[in-house]
Amino acid sequence: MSQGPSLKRTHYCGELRLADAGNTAQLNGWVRRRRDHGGVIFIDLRDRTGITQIVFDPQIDENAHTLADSVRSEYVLNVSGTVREREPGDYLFTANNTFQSELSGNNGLSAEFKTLFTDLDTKYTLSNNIEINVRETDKHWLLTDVDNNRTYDILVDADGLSIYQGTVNPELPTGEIEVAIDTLNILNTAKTPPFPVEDEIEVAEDIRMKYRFIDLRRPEMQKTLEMRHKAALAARNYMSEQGFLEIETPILMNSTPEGARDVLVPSRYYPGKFYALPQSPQQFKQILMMSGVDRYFQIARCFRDEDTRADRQLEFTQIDIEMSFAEVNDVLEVTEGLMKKIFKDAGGIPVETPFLRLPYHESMARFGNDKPDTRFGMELTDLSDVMADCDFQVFSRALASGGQVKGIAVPGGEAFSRKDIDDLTEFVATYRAKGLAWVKITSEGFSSGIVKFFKPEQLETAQERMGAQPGDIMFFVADKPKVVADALGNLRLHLGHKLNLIDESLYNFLWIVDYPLFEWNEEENRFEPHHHLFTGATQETLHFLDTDPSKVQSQHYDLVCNGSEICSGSVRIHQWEIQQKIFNILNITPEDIKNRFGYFTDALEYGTPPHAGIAPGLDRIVMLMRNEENIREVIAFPKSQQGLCPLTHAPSTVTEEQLDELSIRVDAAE
RNA sequence: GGACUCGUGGCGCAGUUGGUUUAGCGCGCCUGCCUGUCACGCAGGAGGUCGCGGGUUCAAGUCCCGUCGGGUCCGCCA
Repeated sequence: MSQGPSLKRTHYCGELRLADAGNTAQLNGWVRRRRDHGGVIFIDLRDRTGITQIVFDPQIDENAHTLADSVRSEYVLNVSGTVREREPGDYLFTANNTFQSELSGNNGLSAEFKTLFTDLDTKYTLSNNIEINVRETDKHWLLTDVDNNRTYDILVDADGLSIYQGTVNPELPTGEIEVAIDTLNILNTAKTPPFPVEDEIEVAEDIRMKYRFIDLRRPEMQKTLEMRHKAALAARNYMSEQGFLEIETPILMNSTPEGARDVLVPSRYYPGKFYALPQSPQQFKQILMMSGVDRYFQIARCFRDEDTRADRQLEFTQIDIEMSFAEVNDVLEVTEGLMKKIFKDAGGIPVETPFLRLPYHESMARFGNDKPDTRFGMELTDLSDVMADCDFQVFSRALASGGQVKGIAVPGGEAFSRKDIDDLTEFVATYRAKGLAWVKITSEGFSSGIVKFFKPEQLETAQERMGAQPGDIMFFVADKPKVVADALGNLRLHLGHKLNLIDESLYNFLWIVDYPLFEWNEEENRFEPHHHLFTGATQETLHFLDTDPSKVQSQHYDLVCNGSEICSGSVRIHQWEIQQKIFNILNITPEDIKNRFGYFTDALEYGTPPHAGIAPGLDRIVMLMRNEENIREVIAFPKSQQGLCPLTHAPSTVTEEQLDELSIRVDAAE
């Protein structure tokens, strides 16, 4: 057996403190940076927990110092030595010891004393954020200028107070100590990394992804990984405490044509047949309820083969939950507790429960979508009634053909230039709005090219309803309700960000409830489920299934936080007769049912308990807690927008033999 | 399926309406010096067929077409 160095460390790099001074320590880590002063070499040694400054001095160990000369960034080191307090640095000046009382008192430093620093050199001008620590009573103080990241050692001697430049680094939790190294083992060398391993780097994402193993060494990324772990752990503990069992469901399952595209896996035994990866464990979790499990959860990977977005990946993770003998309130209560637990344990973020509940229609009316960001105002205001008889044809025509006129008032928008407004018009055009009407409210009154088309009362009423003030601008969109909602809802968000109206420290949770069960598909002239096929209706609106399906209200609920949908769920249908009615309305034939959901509908007839569930999205929860705009930041190894893995280059071609075994012939276009 | 946008040494960028430059700058890297730095400092140095292919032109990093890759969005995502 080879006699290599012992890799057993005594501490992690983020752990040592002043109290450890005098002890020996052994550390493992990566070289973050080397500062060679000829005689003495400093290295910042980094691991998952933080950074420790290690010192190589020929007077401590000549061999170690010589060896340290060859060390470069990201080399892997094993070192041991003595932990020591960082000593005072260069002498700066001596002050009268009448100032000594200021150092021990609680009243801070006098202007007179502070001036001594500035007089010496303006670079030593102290900020107002000063901390004083007693190192030795009546003898030695450490003065930290927090804002300027500078420290000073103050010692009492015969002449008075001698002020020395401090060598403590106030930016590091380990900054009061360093480890004087007597033994250095270079465990591995490293090529110069393509980008430095530190936070706040400006590197293109594809470079980071290609070298993800280096990217993940960065403290911010380590923090995200840890937070994600803690969130999953908190979820497991909480769900278990609440009596839920974690049960795995198959990854290889049946394809269901409803919903998103499936990710397919060919079967070798059955040529021409495919497994599908789960879009969610929906059917299995309901079957578990039928199986008497009563309460189930799973941290489940889900796959949806649809185009990605900043907050969507091909594969993502849900905390999948289902419970028997449960109604809406039971699920919401459990979920509120879960959110409270995750945000507290993983993010240190206090969350107040219960959450506000907002009916779907109200959310659409006020915010233009069903995932409102309620951290700021600028809500949508309906002006259809006011504008019905105006002379502005864009409005009157839209209204005459069953459309709407709605508006938002933008604080301070009077300052918008022609160009600003053109840009915003272009912005709403993305959402099919044909134009963006505007009226500025100046101190002289309304100002816009279209003012002449309105009776003064009409604009006054608009202003009053929107709560617009002089100095604001009112934007209007007239179109079909969906276009108006999309355009103004997104304009509201866009301006909210652009004008810094959003308090980033807030976490505004709210439930969206009272969804319609069906949505009418104009193009295909048929109903579609708003949520999914197995969503139950409310008792009060159940009878509309027979008369007017558009009026049926579902028992579906979404949890929204800061404009992001983080959970979605519903009370399920547990009675075959009602499920059958839903299938009828959706024009799914008995053969279809038998082929696609036969096993499921069979099970429904063997004593299915009432049940309900929900699925919080883990990725988005971590995004919220980490304040990340991009889902790739919270996934260790994400895929690119085109679905490629930048590290492994999946998906890849396979051999002819593999294809033959699967009876697959590839017909690659072009 | 579509729109927009980016691609220039290892990284981040500049490079005007095509021509005065031998394609610049900062960081990093390499060598030497330096015993208190922590974005160490000082001196010197290396490193680029401008994503790829084709075209226009006397002349292309710059214009045109195509293509590949990254990103944002629309459609899509029950």
